[in-house]
Amino acid sequence: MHRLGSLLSHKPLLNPRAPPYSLISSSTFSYSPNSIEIFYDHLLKSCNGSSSLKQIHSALTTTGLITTSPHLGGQIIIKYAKFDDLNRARLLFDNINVCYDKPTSFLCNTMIRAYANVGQCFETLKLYSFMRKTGTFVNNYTYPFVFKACALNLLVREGKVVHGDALKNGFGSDLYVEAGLVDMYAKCGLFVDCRKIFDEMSTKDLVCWTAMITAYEQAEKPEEALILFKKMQQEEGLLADSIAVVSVASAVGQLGDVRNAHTVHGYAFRKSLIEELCVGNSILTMHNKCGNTEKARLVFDMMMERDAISWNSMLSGYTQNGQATEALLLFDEMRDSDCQPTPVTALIMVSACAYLGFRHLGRKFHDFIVDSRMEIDTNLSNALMDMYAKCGDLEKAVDLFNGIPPTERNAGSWNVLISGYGMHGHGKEALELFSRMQEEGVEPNHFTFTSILSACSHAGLIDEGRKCFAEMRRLSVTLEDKHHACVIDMLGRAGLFQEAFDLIKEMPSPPSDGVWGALLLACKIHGNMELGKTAASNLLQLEPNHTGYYVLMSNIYAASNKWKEVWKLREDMKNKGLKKPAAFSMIEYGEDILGFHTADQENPYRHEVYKKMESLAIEMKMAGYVPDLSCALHDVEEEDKERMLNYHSEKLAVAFGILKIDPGMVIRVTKNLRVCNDCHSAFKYISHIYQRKIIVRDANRFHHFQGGTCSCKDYW
DNA sequence: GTAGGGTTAG
Repeated sequence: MHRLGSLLSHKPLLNPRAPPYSLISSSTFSYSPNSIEIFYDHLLKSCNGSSSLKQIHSALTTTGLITTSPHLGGQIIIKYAKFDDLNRARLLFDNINVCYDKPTSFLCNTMIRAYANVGQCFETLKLYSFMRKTGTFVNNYTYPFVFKACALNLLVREGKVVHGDALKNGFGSDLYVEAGLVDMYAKCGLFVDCRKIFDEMSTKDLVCWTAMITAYEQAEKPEEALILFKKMQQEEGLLADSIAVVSVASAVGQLGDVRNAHTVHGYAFRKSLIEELCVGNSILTMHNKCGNTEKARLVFDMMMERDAISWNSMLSGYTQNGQATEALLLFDEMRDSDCQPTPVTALIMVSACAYLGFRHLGRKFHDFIVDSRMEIDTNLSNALMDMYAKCGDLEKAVDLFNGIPPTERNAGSWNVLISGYGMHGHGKEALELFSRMQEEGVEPNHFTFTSILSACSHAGLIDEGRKCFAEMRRLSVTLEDKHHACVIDMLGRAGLFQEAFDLIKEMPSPPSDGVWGALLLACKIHGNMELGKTAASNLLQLEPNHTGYYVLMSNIYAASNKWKEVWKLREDMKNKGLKKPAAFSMIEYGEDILGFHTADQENPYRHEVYKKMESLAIEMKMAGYVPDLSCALHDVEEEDKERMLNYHSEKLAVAFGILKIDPGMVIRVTKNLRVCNDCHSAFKYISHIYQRKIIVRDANRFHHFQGGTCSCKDYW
């Protein structure tokens, strides 16, 4: 930063090789080509490869035109830049300059543009400084390039100095210069400066409006972006082009606004803008962000051409919307396509494995990344760590963390490891890491606090959790809803209902469904029907179509034998067309994953597994297990309830593990919903009787059963 | 002969 800043102090800089005569005066040069120039100009226009460009360059050098015709010299510089050969472009630029006592504005602008377009801010500013020192006329073409380079590198101090220069030189009200300034200040996060320039502009065109709209969208203020967009249409009568559509689609996606998504899609379709790759990409991303993967897939399938962004966007859409297996299928299609996976693809696929808990597949993706020599940056490392932690291999996650050089670890790296320890029930270790993170000067963010509070809840570290929450208040950390939800979850699971409810009442903004949901879960665990009703009535107002909350409340009623209420809730669900999600458990069997759910007639192992589960129930009872009949949710005889408990999907999966998996091996099960209290207690007995290690993952929490105990403290 | 606004992962 300092080195760049010093470039703007105006030291005299003279070209020692410059001849003492002037061929052309740079600022007054006006162009009128002769026939040879026109010939070469045509040649250059049709040149589309670097080897033919080099031939033209050499011909121009032989004829001497390269130095006498700044037009052709400039065109060659532009072409070299287009072919990413900045070094050659610069060499030519310097060679031409040697012939004059002062460079031309045109050539300098062309060279600055080349640097700015690839974000080489250092060289851009150096050249800008060079122009000023050599007295080369800095014009309305120069400033937008310099602002762009500053914007890309967030060099606000340097940008402000150049802004001052532009004002002094009378370019303060040039449309292009102002648009560049709006964009630069927006990208550097200086909203006040940005908006001031925008508001004071005498004329604004579509580009300026789009720059300002994008500024809001990028700052995650999508509502304001859309307000401005409406204003642009209504007050100025400007019509959105493809770039404006991309920006607006992104804002709509952030809001998850399905109705506006429909409108934007329709507009892009009517104007045929959707045929453009970038517009197609932004529309499909928008639908994915609105949770509508079907519509997104329709756009994806209709696209005339697709790039890595199209594929990555669709893959991440599936992963983010809980359709990770669809992502796995689509990935195979991608490999058969013209578009090959990028590091972003790898990151998405690793996250898909993390979500599904597919350990072996996750490892295969890791091997794939290494074998294809993809660049593994910190974000990809973090995703890999997260995958290993979520697939039950915390040690591997720790290894990866230790492998990242300390200077390259970002807050995300620490967060992933902290949440990894937390989800495996190692609350103390998570807290230690939190201290270490701060000692090493890494600022905790809202994710960190969520992970810590969740770790305390899972490990039953109530005092530590309280302390952490108090510390957050002391430090004036912005308390988000999810932080409250974690604390309510922690207090609720510990049965501290008064404290939990007091906290809800103290909340500055109305509690979200996450907060009431945490309370409702606690009510279910402890059979607190009264508070459960309060929580449920709030929830049904906030999220009237969330199946999970109906199920939790009906569980509470069922546990107290209030069958009338249970049936009433079921009726409500039926009338709304809501279905209880089917419980589903998966077990790792060799390199395969086997699925189990109750009453599965297709499962080839069903007979032996049911039989094993019945004998396991007898063995467990002999060891002291008492079935928790409150977990059986049907209004049937006690004996039937007991039998139904035995058919819970997680019990079937574990029974399969006892039958089929070698005694020395860990039994690894993942359940889509929370493990029920009775299964949790049963697995403790099974781990003791058979001396097996059983690891069960539910809703991103792990339960390690060994020798009759579980690592977690959140089941009572 | 040169210009300003844009999409994917976390």
